[in-house]
Amino acid sequence: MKRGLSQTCYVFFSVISNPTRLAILEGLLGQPMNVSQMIERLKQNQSMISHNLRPLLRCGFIKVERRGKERIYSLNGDTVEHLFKIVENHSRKYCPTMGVCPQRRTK
Amino acid sequence: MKRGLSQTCYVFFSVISNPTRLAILEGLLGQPMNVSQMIERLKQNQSMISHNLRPLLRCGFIKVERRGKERIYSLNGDTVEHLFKIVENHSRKYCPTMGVCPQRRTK
DNA sequence: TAAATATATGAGAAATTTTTCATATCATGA
DNA sequence: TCATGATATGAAAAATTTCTCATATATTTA
Repeated sequence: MKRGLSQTCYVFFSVISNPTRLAILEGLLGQPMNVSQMIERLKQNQSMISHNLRPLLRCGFIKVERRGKERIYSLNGDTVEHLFKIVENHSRKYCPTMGVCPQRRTK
Repeated sequence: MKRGLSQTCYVFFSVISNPTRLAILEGLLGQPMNVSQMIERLKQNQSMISHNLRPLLRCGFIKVERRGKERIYSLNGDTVEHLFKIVENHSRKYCPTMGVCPQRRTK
């Protein structure tokens, strides 16, 4: 089931609809980091982090730069900031209980 | 693994990272619709549509109004418009091949 | 060049999500 | 109130995604 804009959005959103990847992005919002720092910060094993960096990279959410044996990851542009802002607004306005929203929502 | 903002974002994004739900939202961008119209438009069975409407409703992406036996669904606010705009910008700028992005992305 | 450190990768197991199928509910009109 | 049309729901099967474990690669330093 592939359809124009929806299709692009699907690739885009499926990359960021994952707790580990979101936590990585949230971390990078503060400052660039290497993998070891992410491991420490997220308390996840190295493989986990590494596997999750890949889709973020592939879809241009982040970029990477080599420094010695380390790799420094950082956010690519301000897509992530914008996104997070939208989520905040939306959840404040329409879903204040943050994911534990009421069943129905009628006008 | 639950963490603050990431957690909210996770609920939010997992609701919209699905082709059927995105197509529903894309459709509603044009005009409100009842379920039968969605079935026709998306060429999906009724159960499929109905199951997918629920999370959209629960997280406030859409709202519903009853009219006789029908239910008219429409977008709630302009979260969806904003989101789609961000995706368009991002993919144009960082991922022009739309999901078939190059493996790596180094500065 | 061998060892050590940092990170990536592949494959299978585990977990989650989606889809289908059968059935339930609810409003309307005969 | 019965039949019909519109939509919702629950449970199990099917598909997809995530996670883990073992191993590979690349860079630096001794």
